[in-house]
Amino acid sequence: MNSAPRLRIGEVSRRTGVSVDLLRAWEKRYGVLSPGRSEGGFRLYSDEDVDRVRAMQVHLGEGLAAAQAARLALESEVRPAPTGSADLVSQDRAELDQALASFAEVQANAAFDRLLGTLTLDALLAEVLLPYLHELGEAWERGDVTIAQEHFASNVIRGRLLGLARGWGAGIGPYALLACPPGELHDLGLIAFGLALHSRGWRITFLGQDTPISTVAEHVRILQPDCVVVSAAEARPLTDSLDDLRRLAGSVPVALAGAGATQELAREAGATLLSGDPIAEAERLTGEQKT
Amino acid sequence: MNSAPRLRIGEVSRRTGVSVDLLRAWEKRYGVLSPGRSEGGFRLYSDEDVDRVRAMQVHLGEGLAAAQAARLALESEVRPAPTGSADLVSQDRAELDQALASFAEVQANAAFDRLLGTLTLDALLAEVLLPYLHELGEAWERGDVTIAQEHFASNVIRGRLLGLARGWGAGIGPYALLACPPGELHDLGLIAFGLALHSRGWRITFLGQDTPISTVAEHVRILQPDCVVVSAAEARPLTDSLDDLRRLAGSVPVALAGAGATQELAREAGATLLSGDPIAEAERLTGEQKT
Amino acid sequence: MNSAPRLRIGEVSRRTGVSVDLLRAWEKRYGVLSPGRSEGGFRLYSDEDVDRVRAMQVHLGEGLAAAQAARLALESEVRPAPTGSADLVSQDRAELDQALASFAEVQANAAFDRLLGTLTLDALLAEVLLPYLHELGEAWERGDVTIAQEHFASNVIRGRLLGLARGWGAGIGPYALLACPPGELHDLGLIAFGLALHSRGWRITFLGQDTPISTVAEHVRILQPDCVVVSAAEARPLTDSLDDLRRLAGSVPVALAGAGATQELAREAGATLLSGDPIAEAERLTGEQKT
DNA sequence: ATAGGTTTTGTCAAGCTTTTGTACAT
DNA sequence: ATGTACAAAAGCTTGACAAAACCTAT
Repeated sequence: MNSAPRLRIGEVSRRTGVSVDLLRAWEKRYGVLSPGRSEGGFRLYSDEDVDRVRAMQVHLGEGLAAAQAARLALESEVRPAPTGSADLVSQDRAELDQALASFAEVQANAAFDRLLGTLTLDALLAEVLLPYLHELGEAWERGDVTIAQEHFASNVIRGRLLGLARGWGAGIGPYALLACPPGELHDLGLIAFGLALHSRGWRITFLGQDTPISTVAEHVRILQPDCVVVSAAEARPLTDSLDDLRRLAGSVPVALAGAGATQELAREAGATLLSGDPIAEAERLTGEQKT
Repeated sequence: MNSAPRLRIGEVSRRTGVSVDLLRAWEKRYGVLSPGRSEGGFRLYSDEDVDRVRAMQVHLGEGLAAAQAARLALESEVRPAPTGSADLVSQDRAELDQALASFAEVQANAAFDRLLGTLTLDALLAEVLLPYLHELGEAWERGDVTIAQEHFASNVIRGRLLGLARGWGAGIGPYALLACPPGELHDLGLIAFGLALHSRGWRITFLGQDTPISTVAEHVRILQPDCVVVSAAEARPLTDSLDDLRRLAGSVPVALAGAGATQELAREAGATLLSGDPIAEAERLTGEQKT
Repeated sequence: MNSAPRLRIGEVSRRTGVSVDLLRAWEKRYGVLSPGRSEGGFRLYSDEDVDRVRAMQVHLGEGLAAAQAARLALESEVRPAPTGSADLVSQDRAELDQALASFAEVQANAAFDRLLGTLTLDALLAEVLLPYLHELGEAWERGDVTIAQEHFASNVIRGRLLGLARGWGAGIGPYALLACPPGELHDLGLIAFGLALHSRGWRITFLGQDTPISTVAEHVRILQPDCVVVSAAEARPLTDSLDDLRRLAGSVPVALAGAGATQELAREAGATLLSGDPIAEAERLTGEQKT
């Protein structure tokens, strides 16, 4: 799997943004890099070296000192498969698909079990469940999936996600209140988002589907969340609750999420927009909260 | 059960509103408090001490003199566990109530765990959860409970029930298909019913909330259930689906359940009525199936 | 399970908002933190240290003085934050291991609960408990584990399994009688097998350790089971009961299970052999029964 | 309630070392 | 490319200090 060494130091520097001098210093001090040599003695780096430099940068970004970042970059190389062996995962994923489509609860749960034993929570959400849900929605629109199939799949997944969620109200990090507005029944994405937040230290209170925003406001004063996240798969439920959202945003930071949330809606409501990928947004929110 | 002494006098004063000086005076004069000491000699109070101070305040509020109030506060401690072991279950049940009403997910789950450890599944459903859900509905109608509280409680319970339900599709007993009609969001009772059935050997497929009856019919031919159970908390969703139900009842035995199902509706739809208690009905259905 | 020490004091300060000086003071005065050191003597903190600082902050927020907050932070030893580096299951599994080895019943039960919420019963048995028991046996033979540890772990697990087993005698499926022969004390595997059967619709009666086969025969006459399973971890108890087993096999299908059961023994006793994995065998038996 | 003394705890300072990115001479 | 140098940033230890919180006794 090793790519041949072929990049000269200048190119590595250009690709990573790390100065030439610094690359040499890292090599000497921490042994992060072990480039080959050209006939004339020039360093020749492989793609793995570039990856390792990138890993260093990630860890430095997390606030680690160079020595520690280097050790992590080197160690992580030993077990470089955090995503799991792609093949087995996609096999399990396919089986999950198949089982859910044919009302085979036992097989679906077995596939889920295997995935749990292979993947981290983030990977499970980002690489399996969220894509699956997304595709399920599309298949439903195309009419490739009946409502019964969609409902069955949702309930199996809801059960598993809520199982993982047990205890997400505990912790010492910031505190988020999660709800779907009235008329909105798609709560799975929001649960996934809650899980991603919790694994980053947040405490979660989940109100779920079809929750009037006014009732959220009632409790905000006492519960004192650091953030309220409102999610909807379509714009309609959000626009219907716009006034309430605006009022709520006056007393607590509000974030809008889900396919129904747009930049414009967020602006009108005085809220933040959580676009796209729940995992990335969970990461971002956590970063903001730290400061 | 004694909590370690850890509160300094200032904090006790802050928590009870009794001045620092007065706390020391009560200790000296009546011995209401017997704090430990830090190395340097600071008083360290336990939570029980705080309770005793609060008791003093109550008695003072009743008009008693300090000396008498103190005696009462001390005595009441002698029998601090009036509930004793009298009824651990109802104690846990009360704690579940209380935790769910105050968004305390962790405590709620802990109480649930204790109940699970004490009761059989049938008993848990029949004696704790179903009464709780019933009462929750009434409290909601009376306005004693906000929508947010109701949603929070529902989602915690839904998570636990779906957790218990995991694997209910497996087995060799009769096979039931469970769904709520369009417009119906109360699925908890139906899940409980599914659990009661499964513990009697049934295989369950659960379609959940808001399921068009026509989509159920689509799958009946292939899945071949021995019975389809349709549940609603009010009559409306059932009457709205009456035609579909009648059609469905032509190809498979259908049972109507939930507070919305009446004898008359069942007759019109050509279905059986599952009145009252899910546990009893699960038992009855199972008996019928056996013969 | 400890994450490697890698954060320098400044980063810890940034992450928690506690000043550098104060962190050092807390370490010196209360021993809340015990960072490693870099070669040059810099403190290097682990994620657990950060958690402990956060716990201090929580307790300080509750109004405790620093010394007391520190003691609590040390005692309660917050559950290690989900690291995100390992997959979900092995994280909880490691915690279970660790807790059982150190007589920490509360943590062990918490880990068990989390696993129950995460996995299917089948997966819990097949991927966590049975491997654990197997390894425990080996560690015991190697002398890596004391008898006390082994007993403690067994009893905690037995308690939980029997908790899950509650009500496994009810239902309408086939009926199995489970027992260990005289001299055999390892009943955990058999309980696990019973659970796997029950989740597939079987009714179970469990006679447990050290049951004379003649007693089993008596029960067979009354209870009329579809199958009797006899399990032993070594061959001896089975050979000792060979005659009785043969007689029993005359009146009811008998299956031998556990590490002590061999093909030959089964043949001599006129019984079936259940080799290997309880889950797979439960599945097989169920399949046979269906037909 | 006041007075006079003690403990606790967060912060600061001085003087010295380690770490690390960059620079420069060979 | 190598090796050495350097300076800013970040740490370390010891010791001290002052405000806040407590103590006892009157």
